[in-house]
Amino acid sequence: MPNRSNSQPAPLVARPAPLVGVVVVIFTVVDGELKALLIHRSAGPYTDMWAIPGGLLRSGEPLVDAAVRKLVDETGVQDLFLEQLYTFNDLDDVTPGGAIAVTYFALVDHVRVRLAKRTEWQPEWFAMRSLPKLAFRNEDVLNYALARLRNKLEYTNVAYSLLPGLFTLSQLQRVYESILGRGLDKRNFRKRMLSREIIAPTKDRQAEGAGRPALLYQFVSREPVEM
Amino acid sequence: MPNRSNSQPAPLVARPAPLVGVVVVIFTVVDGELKALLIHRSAGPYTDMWAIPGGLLRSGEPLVDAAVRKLVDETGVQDLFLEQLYTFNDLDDVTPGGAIAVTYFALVDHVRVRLAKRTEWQPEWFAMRSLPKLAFRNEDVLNYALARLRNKLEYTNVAYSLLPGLFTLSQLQRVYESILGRGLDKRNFRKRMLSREIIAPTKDRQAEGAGRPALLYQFVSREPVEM
DNA sequence: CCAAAAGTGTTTTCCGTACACCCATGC
DNA sequence: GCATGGGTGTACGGAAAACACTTTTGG
Repeated sequence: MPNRSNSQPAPLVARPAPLVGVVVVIFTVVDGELKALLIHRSAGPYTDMWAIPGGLLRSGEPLVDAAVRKLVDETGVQDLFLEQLYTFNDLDDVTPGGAIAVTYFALVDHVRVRLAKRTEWQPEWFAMRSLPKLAFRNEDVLNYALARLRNKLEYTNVAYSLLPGLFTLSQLQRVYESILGRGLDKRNFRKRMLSREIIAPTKDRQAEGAGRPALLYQFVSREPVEM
Repeated sequence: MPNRSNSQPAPLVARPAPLVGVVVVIFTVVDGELKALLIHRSAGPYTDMWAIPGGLLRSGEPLVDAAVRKLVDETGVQDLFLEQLYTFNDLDDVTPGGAIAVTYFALVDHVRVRLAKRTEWQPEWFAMRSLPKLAFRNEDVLNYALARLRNKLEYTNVAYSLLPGLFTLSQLQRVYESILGRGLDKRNFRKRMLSREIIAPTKDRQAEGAGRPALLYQFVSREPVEM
């Protein structure tokens, strides 16, 4: 067994290099439902099942660029939250030589999204609580992304990328509840959000339909911040 | 701009595929010092600096196998804690076409380690508090690994892989202190460890040198477990 | 005046932290 | 008997959780 594994200057051996895919789990919240964007497989293995959008890394392209490109391709949205998740080796359908897939997850405000209807793979939003048949081990990836998202909700301001610039506390709470999958106490929720100082009240109010008009809030920062 | 990014059956385009490297940060604790294993660069860019051990992914080889292989190559140890960290695209020295590096981190009990002295790149343990000049962005990787390790210490039993099967609470505490970089209160530490039920007392005692002999403990599980 | 959603405080519980002294052994 | 390391309990403070009623608007 040749011991050729090192990080010394790497000889460019003529050996089929593994392909690298980049896959992006795109989440949004619509009407109190957490949804993920999936594309329809019209061919190959797992025909007629659904899969997380992704593609091959271009030569020389930084990983995050490929992920952003994918996100923009599918949703037309950019500048929103995007973070690397995990790297798998059995996620893509490029079998020869093995392929590895670097997964990312993104959060988008659905009102800003224009799904690329024109494309051949018919992207569609699916509620996380009722997913269709998924190709490969994509279900694991979605669940992993969900777990990570739930975690980040607790100690970061990532929710900013699921909401418009101004929003009510109830809207924010609904976002949290849809992601966490459980109800939250209104008073405790407000206390926590305000004491963490990730949001601040504005002077505007919003009346939507019945009921007392709600104060509008904004995120203190619209960049990812811890705490 | 050709829209060729998808996860449909991937056409095997003739395009230089990026190389994939696997890099493993190997930590141990010796005499109350957290140390990382580094190798010496005898050539290439960053000559005479030090780097995290790593190598190219072999064709068709699962990522984790490559990481385990690297770990065994360097330390002779296996079956210990190993976890994926992050995937970078600017860590290796394979520039043409860009290379990506999947990083892992491992924890080993130094008494079980036999460093591969024979090899050309002279692996050596370096205390995290006094690192040598490092190649590439390896310092970032080490710090990232350290942050992750500190985190995992709090809510998992990973420390099991830094200690022998039986150990005293003081030994365990020294391990925690070296990783966290600060002293801990003895009583609070014991309370926490026992209430989390990750360790259990045995009936044996150990007398080493002076002082009252200490009760020996063992980890309830020697697999990675949360909480 | 009624339905609908917004807004608001107090109490309890749990966990992390701070802190000082006695115990068993070897020499 | 003394030096060395092992072992133990209590009190405080802050954060999360439980919990119900009043306010403002539209119809």
